[in-house]
Amino acid sequence: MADSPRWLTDDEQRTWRSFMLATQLVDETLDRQLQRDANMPHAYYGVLVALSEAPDTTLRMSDLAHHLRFSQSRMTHAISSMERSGWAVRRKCPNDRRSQLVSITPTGSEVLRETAPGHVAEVRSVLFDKLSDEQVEQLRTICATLLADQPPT
Amino acid sequence: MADSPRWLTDDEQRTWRSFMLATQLVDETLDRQLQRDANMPHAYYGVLVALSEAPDTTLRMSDLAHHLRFSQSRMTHAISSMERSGWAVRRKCPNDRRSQLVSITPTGSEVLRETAPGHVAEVRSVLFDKLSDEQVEQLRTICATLLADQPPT
DNA sequence: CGAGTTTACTTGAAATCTCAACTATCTGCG
DNA sequence: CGCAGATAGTTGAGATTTCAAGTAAACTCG
Repeated sequence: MADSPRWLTDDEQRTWRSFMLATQLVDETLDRQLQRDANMPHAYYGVLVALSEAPDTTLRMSDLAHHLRFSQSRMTHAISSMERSGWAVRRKCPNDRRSQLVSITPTGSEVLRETAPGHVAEVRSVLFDKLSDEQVEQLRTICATLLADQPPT
Repeated sequence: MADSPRWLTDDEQRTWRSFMLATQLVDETLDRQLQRDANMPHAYYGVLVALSEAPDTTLRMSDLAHHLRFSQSRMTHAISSMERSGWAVRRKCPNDRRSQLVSITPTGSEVLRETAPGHVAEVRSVLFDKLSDEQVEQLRTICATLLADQPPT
C-alpha cells in the first residue's frame, strides 16, 4: 500500500467529507437527544432494543455483543453500567458456566417505552424527513452493500 | 412529540439499522487502522488534514473547531494531546488576545504524509471499492442533503 | 466611559471506549 | 482420562469526549 496510492478523486473527496460530517451529525444528534431525555448514550439504547426484542428479553453476553458489533469488553462495561442504572440484570447461564445471560428489567422496559417516541421523532427529523423515498431506498441498498461479506468475526 | 409517534415502517426500520451498523463499521475500521498505523484516533487525522490545508497551515481554535464540528472543549483537549505528540503547536493570536492560533508542525506534516496512503487505501476498501459510481453519486447527494440547512451553529 | 453581554478558550470531573492481560470453563482428541 | 487450545467474560489502565463551570478579552450602546 506504499508504492502508488490511488488518491481520492475530487468527487470522491467531496463524497467522503460529506459522508463523515453527515454520519457524525446524525450520531451526535441522537446521542445528545438520548442523553438529554433519558440520560443514556445512544449505544445503550441499542442494547435495550436488542434485549427487548430477544426471546424472553434475554441474551447471552456474547450474542448481544455480536449482534451489536460490540467488543466483549465494551459489552461488559456497558452492562455493568446499565445494571447500576437498573436497566438490565445479569444471571449465570445454566448450561455453560462461562456464560452470562442478560435481561432487560421492568425499569429498563419502561425507560425504553417512554424514550422511544422521542427518539423515533429525532431519527425522523435528522434522517428520514430530509430524504425522498427514493433516497431512503438508495441508502438502504448502499448500507447493505457496505455490510455485505464482512470478514467473519 | 408524545401524542402520536409515527413509528418507523419496516422498510425504514431496516434502512435505519443498516445505516447505523454500516456507519459504525466504517468509522471503527478507520479508527482502528489509524490507531494501529499511526497511534492516532480518526478525529485527530481530520485535525491534521484541516491544518495542512489551511493558509499558512494555521487556524484559530474556533475556526478549526467549527470546521470540524468539534466543541470548543473537545478542540482544546485534542490540541493539547496533539501538542504532547508533537503534531501541532499553539501560539497567541496577535489581533485578538482571546484567540489561539494552531499550526501543524513539521513532525505533524510528516506523520500525515506517511499515514495518508494507508488511510486512503482503507477508505477505498471500506467504502468506495464496494460501491458503484452511481451509488457513490447517490451517497454524495444524500449526505449533502442531510447536511443542508443546519440550524446555524 | 463603563456595565453588561458576547466571544474565545481552558479546566476538571465523570462517562464511555479500547486495548492488553487475566480467570474460568469447555471441547477435542490422543 | 487429561492436556492443549478455544471460548466467555472480567478487569484495570489509558485515552478521548462531554458537560458544567470558570477566566479573560472584546464588543455594545446608553
